[in-house]
Amino acid sequence: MATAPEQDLPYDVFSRACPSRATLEHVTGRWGSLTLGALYEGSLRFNELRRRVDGVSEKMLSQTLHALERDGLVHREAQPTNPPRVDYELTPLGREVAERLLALIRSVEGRMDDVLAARRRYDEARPEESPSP
Amino acid sequence: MATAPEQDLPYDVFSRACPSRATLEHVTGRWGSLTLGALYEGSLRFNELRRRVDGVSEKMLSQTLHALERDGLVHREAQPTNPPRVDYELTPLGREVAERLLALIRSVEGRMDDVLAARRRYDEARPEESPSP
DNA sequence: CCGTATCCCTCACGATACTG
DNA sequence: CAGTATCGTGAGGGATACGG
Repeated sequence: MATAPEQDLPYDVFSRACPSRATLEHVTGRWGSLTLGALYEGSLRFNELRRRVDGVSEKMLSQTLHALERDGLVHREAQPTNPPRVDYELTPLGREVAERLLALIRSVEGRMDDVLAARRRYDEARPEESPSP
Repeated sequence: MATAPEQDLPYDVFSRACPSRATLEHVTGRWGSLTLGALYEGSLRFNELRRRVDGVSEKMLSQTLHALERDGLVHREAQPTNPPRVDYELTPLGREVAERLLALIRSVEGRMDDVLAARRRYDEARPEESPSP
């Protein structure tokens, strides 16, 4: 089980300099992951998205969407109507990534009982390391 | 394609208060994701891990490992030898999660050319909004 | 309705030093 | 080797106000 000789993939997220690390951070980031997850169900408007992703600020949502659009994961469709209407939806690339992401999210959600149990065990074993001098 | 009526899962990462959101952040966080990814190949010692996850500081690695251990994703095996030897490895739960995570990482790595192309297109379309007064 | 601009503050993080 | 302790910084992110 020594480190397998790593196929020489052109992009390696483990190295600090690789651009894939930045994209991975957009995708897995606090708001990026939830945004992609929300859009997987279908296209949404700005404020719909904002309501769906509980807790996100306008600023962060805007910023997140820009990053995802720039990376080619999200498509922005603005209609020049009045009042303005803008829809966001996943690109095919975005769908592909979001699919993996959703699998991860569901996996975590589905095993939360185990996680919570593990936490309780961990915390009990270390009631506190209170320095008692 | 309206929002499907959401099976009433007990844990919903989209709501701010759900504990699953915290765990998702441990898993997808900058260092959490890389740490889980590295451990997927096999158990590693602290400094091996540190070298594998390019750029992580001692402090952040330590902190990350604690969070993952507490969530029951990583097991810490300390041997009371001298010099001390501590191995970290994924728990079965950790393996399950890391598997999904790795699928995501590989997906991103494998599509980086498309991402980079999208970025170039995006940046060209907006050379810069330099205010030129 | 759909954002961008500004202010401001927290806390995540890195650097450094030290212990078992 | 395997960490903990302490401190300083700046980027991340919330609140608010304003523009198209």
